Amino acid sequence: MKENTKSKESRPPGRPRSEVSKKAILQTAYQLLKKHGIQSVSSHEIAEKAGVSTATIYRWWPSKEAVMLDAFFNKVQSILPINPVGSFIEQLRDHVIRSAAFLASTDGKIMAKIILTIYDSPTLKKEFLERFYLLRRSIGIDIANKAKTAGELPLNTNVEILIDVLYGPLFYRLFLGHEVVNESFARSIASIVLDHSL
Amino acid sequence: MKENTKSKESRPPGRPRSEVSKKAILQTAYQLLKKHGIQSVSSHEIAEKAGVSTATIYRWWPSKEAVMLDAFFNKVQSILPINPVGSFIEQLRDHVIRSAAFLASTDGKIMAKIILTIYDSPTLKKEFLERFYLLRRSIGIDIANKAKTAGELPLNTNVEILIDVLYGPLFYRLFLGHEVVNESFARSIASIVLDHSL
DNA sequence: ACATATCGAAACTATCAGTTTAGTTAATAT
DNA sequence: ATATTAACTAAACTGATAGTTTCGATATGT
Repeated sequence: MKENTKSKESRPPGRPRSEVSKKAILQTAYQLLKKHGIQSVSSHEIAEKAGVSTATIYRWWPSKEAVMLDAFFNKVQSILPINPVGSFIEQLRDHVIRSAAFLASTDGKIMAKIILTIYDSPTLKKEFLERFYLLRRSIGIDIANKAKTAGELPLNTNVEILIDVLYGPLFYRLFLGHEVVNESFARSIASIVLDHSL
Repeated sequence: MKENTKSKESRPPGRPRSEVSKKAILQTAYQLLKKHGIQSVSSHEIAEKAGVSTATIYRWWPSKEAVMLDAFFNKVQSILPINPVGSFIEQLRDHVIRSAAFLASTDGKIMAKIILTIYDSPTLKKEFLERFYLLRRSIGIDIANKAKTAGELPLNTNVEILIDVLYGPLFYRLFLGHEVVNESFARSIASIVLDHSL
């Protein structure tokens, strides 16, 4: 079972997968995703613009949506870290505000489309949560826990719920589109939740 | 089959629209929507099960998505009124809790699918907001304004934002699916926002 | 040289949104 | 009655596209 340790030297027989094609597919998919929606991008268009065959795409991904998800991960893997300035509460507030800027950006809108597209697919949803969302979420969870330990938040604070209340309204506006997601809104949320300013 | 004894007011010339077909289309669309997602329901399947021609569907609706939207409106038009018991704040809290139950229900999940499907269509999104969402939202806005006037909320409260903070986290969980939307969660949100219980 | 697995090109299948056509039916107006 | 108007059905049709298959070529390890 665990014999299959892959070293740099041992390589399975046969022609190896083309890294050039892989990168071309993911980058092309992302560019098209940025230009149109997911639905209006066809697999043949990706293949043509990436200079590969559709057979190659489906050799490595089970569906168009899976390609899109991977293309998104490939592009936006390491953004929105905590800025460790000020108290933990202030770091959390700052992170909420910068999250709003991300959601309002092109990448944020693409993320929204991804989330909506994979809504009905348990497999892709799980992959999105595990490979992207929960990693990001843990940044907020961590800093909230530190605030708790430091006495900046009550010890009985439910951190999971706190995070949902802080970030949820941002996503809410993003999906429903009834109002804009901007810094002012993010500041108001943080004030209501963290400063009890109702 | 003439069964309809409508008023003999002036009616435009020509064969009138079949109310029977209209209802059959909307009801069939809703049932299929409940069973599968929007994407996996075909217009031909709706036509067949409703006993009409696809031409009739497209005679009255511009797209499959528009049919789905109408089918949803047709089903869930008058739910979730305010229960006028207790203070205005308590009525608001109660409404948030009952909204969570709605979102967790089958109709709530269908609504989520509708929202995701129309995300990229400004026309359908506008229709959804105006014919459904903003009407519901105004229920919360109204009661929050009453609470404000009654001195249960500070006079400088931004009601729009308050509503987003109260209801946003519910939709957030619904769309992301990282946690369940239940009564306990709704109560926690209301406590944090309305009782400053952090 | 041989085995293996990838590659691109292109044809192919299947599905489906939406349209068109042609004939039929239900209403009003004269 | 008859003409007019518009909705109706059935069914064929168009165009797009997701995903598959076939085939010959190519890149590796043994």
